[in-house]
Amino acid sequence: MGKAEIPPGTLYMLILRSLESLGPMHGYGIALHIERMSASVLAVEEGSLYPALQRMLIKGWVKAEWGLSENNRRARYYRLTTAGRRQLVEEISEFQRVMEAITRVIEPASEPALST
Amino acid sequence: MGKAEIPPGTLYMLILRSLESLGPMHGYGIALHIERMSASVLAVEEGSLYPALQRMLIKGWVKAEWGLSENNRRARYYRLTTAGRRQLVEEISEFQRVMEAITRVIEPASEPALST
DNA sequence: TCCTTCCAGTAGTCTAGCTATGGGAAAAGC
DNA sequence: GCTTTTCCCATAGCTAGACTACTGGAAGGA
Repeated sequence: MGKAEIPPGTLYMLILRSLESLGPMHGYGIALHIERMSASVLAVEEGSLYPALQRMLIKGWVKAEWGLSENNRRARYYRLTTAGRRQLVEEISEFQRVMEAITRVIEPASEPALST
Repeated sequence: MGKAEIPPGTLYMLILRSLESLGPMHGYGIALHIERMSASVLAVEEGSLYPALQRMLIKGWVKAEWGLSENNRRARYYRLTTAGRRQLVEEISEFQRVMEAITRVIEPASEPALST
């Protein structure tokens, strides 16, 4: 059923938003959260998630710290920075702007196109 | 103002939908239509549009035919095929499915996350 | 004659998500 | 005790597809 793919350009937003909800969390927990909140429509592959987190560290949107998970495992906890929160607000706003624009293009219910 | 970018993965859908509205149309007309319907939020670059149309020809979603534009210029008119219409329905449906999923992740209004 | 508008296309770059792979440690099953 | 599963991290290499920058040409008006 669910192909469960992440549309390019939305992963940062999903991760940032998850961290805002969850507080400091490790990668695995972020992925679980996204999958659960989306009712399994979205599935974040590890090969997408960890590189994205690395880039986000470099961009300064998150900070990382090693710790122990609730399951007593070594885990790297990511925490939103101020820049990360700012980025999240921007991304959501831009996302909604573009989605509304796309909707305006595809929505004008299929007039049968009588032309010709 | 408008960065006017096309989210990767949505261009086919926008083109297919434009052709459904307009009937057979040349590339330039498709681009204008998308820009107008989106109130200039979306701008399709020629370097994105024409390669996409080529790929759509190969996939069999459109057929092309040379003709004369309303401005008396040589133009290549693209027409939806049956497969193209089927594809459009699928793309819109999948798009909405994924957008709803993303909304479920980002929407749960920012509870202040009192945690620490 | 020049400039703008209209129209088509290609080459090469880059972002970023994916597959595939390789760890390793804790808990649970046998 | 041994094995399997679950949890957790990370990288290398591939690929789709949108972008910039460019070439090219004809119509029509200034």
